[in-house]
Amino acid sequence: MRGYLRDTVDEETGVGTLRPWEALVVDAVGNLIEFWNFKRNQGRVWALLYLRGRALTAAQIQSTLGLSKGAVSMLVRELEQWCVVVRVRSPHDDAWRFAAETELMKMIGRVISERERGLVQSVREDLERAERIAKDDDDVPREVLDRLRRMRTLAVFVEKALKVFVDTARFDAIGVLDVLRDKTPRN
Amino acid sequence: MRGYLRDTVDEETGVGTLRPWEALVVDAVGNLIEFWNFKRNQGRVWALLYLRGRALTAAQIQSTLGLSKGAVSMLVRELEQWCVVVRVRSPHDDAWRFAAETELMKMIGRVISERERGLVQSVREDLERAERIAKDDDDVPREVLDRLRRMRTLAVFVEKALKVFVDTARFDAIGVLDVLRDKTPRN
DNA sequence: GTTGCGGTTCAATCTGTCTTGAACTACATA
DNA sequence: TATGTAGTTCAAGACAGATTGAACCGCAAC
Repeated sequence: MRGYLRDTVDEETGVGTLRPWEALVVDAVGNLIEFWNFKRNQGRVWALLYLRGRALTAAQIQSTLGLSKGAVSMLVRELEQWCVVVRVRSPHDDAWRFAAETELMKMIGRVISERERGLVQSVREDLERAERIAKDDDDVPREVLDRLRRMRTLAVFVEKALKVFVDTARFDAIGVLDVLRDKTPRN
Repeated sequence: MRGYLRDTVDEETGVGTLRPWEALVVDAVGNLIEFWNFKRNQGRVWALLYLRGRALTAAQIQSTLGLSKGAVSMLVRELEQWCVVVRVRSPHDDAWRFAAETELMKMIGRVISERERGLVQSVREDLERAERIAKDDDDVPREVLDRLRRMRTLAVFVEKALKVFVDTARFDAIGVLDVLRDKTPRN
């Protein structure tokens, strides 16, 4: 909720500024991403970079979003690890610049495949282990085993669904998703 | 992480107990649900009730999972609000008992439709608003408007996808999901 | 070497959330 | 009315995680 009201002059290489509509986007993404268990400010940084469409320096990000030096350093590093932001440095530039990954679907696909799937998978494994132990236990009623099986089935189901999604996103198989790619501003 | 090591005698109406394999399930669900932005203990309570397959009293839940009186009261109330647990009281019983909703898909469908969709929807709305404002602004470059449009398209897309999922879950349209319903322990 | 700048690190701090436990309500029963 | 049990509430405390800010490193220019 920091840089919400900022909307001052934008002199290149100077103090960053955020227009109201930009703030709207940046915070919308921040909220969404926060629910998805990332840091709100990670979402805000990515959204800013994506909106601007060019690489910004850490200092620009810092002043535009009203973050601290340390915070920006951490946030961009984390975003880099998710391959959601890349760090670039042109020859005669004396500062790193950060740019947003623009292929939305691939980006989401990657995150899901690396994070969500791991989680679902480990839950599925725990359920399977529990099921095995319970089966060896004589006094576990049939219906309980049934419920265990149902939970496991669900986990497997979700795991498969995520895989389908990830693959779809990766190959951009469906034409519909095309609108989401850069370089194809049809309409 | 409380009742992890407990595994003592289970004398009806007495102090609750949790077998190792039960703890495994309860915690797996707890972890999953925590990532889904619910409280870990909400997941644990639901999992316990689902596993046991019968209605338990607050006191039983409390001692089995090692929670406080107040916590159980809050947790079950919240779970009730999500229609994930129901509160029942038989004629001559002097305590409420809590039972888990057993239709996994419908349960998840309901949660998604009430929570996730609302979130995605409000993000979509913010993006639309930003887009409108930006369009009225002369010096917003074409590509920026394009990126805004792409984000909005994605939000719309996700919103639709969730709707499909929710409807599918609600009507149990696909036969595959049948395995997940109660009363149909095929295989 | 030293000054300046970009960037990182990390202990301390802050923040927001969950949990606790004691006080309280409601409603039995004696 | 007094006593007991089930359940709720909520202020206080505990906790986890995010954020800060100052010290620090590396490097280039002087």
